[in-house]
Amino acid sequence: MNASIKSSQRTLELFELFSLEQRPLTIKEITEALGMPQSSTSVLAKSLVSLGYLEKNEMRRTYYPTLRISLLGTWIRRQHQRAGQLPALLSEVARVTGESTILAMRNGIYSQYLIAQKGNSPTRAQVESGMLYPLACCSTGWCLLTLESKEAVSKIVRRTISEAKNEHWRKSAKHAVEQVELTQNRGYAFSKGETMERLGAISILLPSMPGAYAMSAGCGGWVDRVEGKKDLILGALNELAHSVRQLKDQDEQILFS
Amino acid sequence: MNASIKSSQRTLELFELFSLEQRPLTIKEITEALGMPQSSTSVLAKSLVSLGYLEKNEMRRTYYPTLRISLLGTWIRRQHQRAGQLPALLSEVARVTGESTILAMRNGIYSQYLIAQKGNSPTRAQVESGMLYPLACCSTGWCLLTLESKEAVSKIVRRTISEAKNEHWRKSAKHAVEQVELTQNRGYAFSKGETMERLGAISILLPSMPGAYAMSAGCGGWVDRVEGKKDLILGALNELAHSVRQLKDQDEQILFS
DNA sequence: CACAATTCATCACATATGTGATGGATCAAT
DNA sequence: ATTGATCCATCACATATGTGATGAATTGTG
Repeated sequence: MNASIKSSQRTLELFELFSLEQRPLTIKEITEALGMPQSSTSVLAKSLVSLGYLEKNEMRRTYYPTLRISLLGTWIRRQHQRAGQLPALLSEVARVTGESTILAMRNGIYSQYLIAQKGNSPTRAQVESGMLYPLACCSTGWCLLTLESKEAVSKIVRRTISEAKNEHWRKSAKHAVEQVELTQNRGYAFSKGETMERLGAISILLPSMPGAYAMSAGCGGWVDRVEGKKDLILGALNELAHSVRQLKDQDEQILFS
Repeated sequence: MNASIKSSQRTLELFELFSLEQRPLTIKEITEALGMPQSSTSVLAKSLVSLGYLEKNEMRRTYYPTLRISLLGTWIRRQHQRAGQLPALLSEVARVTGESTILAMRNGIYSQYLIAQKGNSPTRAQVESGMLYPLACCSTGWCLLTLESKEAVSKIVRRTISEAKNEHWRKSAKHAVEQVELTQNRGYAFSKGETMERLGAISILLPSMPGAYAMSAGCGGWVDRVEGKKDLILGALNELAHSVRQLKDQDEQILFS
């Protein structure tokens, strides 16, 4: 997509990896997990040690983040919402439904996964935090697009058609406007193969605070299985939305008390 | 010597700046705060937006971190809480003294709380991790300032006086230089109302490894109560420092064995 | 204790990024 | 609306960083 600064990206990817593994890692492990050359990993890790963000255990040759990184993002939870609880709530949806569950936000013309919890049922769906699918081509995206004007949606659809990486998305995007309208009317989105063939997902928009960016939650896997579980999934997602709403209300009370 | 990767460093500095300001920032504000060229800031911010770590408000031309950054470091405190030694050691100080105990590091002209353990005794003090008080206006800050040159301290004091959010801190900052000297001489800092009225705290500098960032530990509550417990608190803090020193030594022994 | 297999730090050239200059976009004031 | 002042995105060359190859350090094995 857009040009991004490689070492900046890798720095963040490295800390995301640690947040995934939550244990000391060797250069080799980082190298393999992030798919970058070993020499680059060595240099990056060394730099982060000298900046005080990573600690090196010379004996075991492992690296581990220092407490310092906790300052980067801890505050935002209190500010925005209780992000620490969201993963647990998503896991609950994944557990109840058996399907992969994600939290997504808009990024440009894409829907980007913030948190992903894999379900028990097998899929080939790519669900990892940071992944991007066009807003126009996935159920989480349609939810987010209900917040936009018709003109804005059209514009996004047009950009998607001209920029999409594959023919499948280009084709899906052509039906996006009606999908967004449908989502608007019935309160949830249901994709059936538009994102990836044979995969489907149901999504809803999550309540968001004024000024904060919108997020949607989705749940899905093989489309036929999802169709059979429709009511179960919708129920779980609505419960999630309800819990999030409660968290927001708590935050607002705290804010003004 | 300290070869560090520039864009990696800047990325982290940028998020630390947000953790300091905790509000949307413009390119210009970031440029000035971090002392980097405006064109570089633009490119970095754009890259971080495309990576999903920053959100741009096109209307106001401001940037703000997304929830995604909270995923980078939120887990590590929970981890330390369970397995790490520092939180346990701090809890011990809080238990023995009955007062709130914190671990702090420098962030800009502020002392920021890495870990906070509440004491049993009641206070109105705000002690939560991520919170900020001016270096010049709190005992943890005075400890950290003993590491700086007189010129650097004066500069920080001047900035604090001009930027402080309230009159109380502006007033406190005027006595910061002598407090830092006092701290230097007697080996501990003792604030008596400078941070918040009627509250006081005793702090000491923790031993740090070469290259690692400096941290100080503080313990306090209502100032008259703290004055009464001065020896108890100092004893507990010194024991903490001793334990930390031992941890470090262990690491170094491992290093050279 | 020697040998083989891993793992990692370092170097030097290929590539990516930083940045001064520029002008377009937006804002504030009349 | 018009002007002048800010603010910021972009470009092209200067600088910083990435990376394959290498061998040193460490670990595993008998």
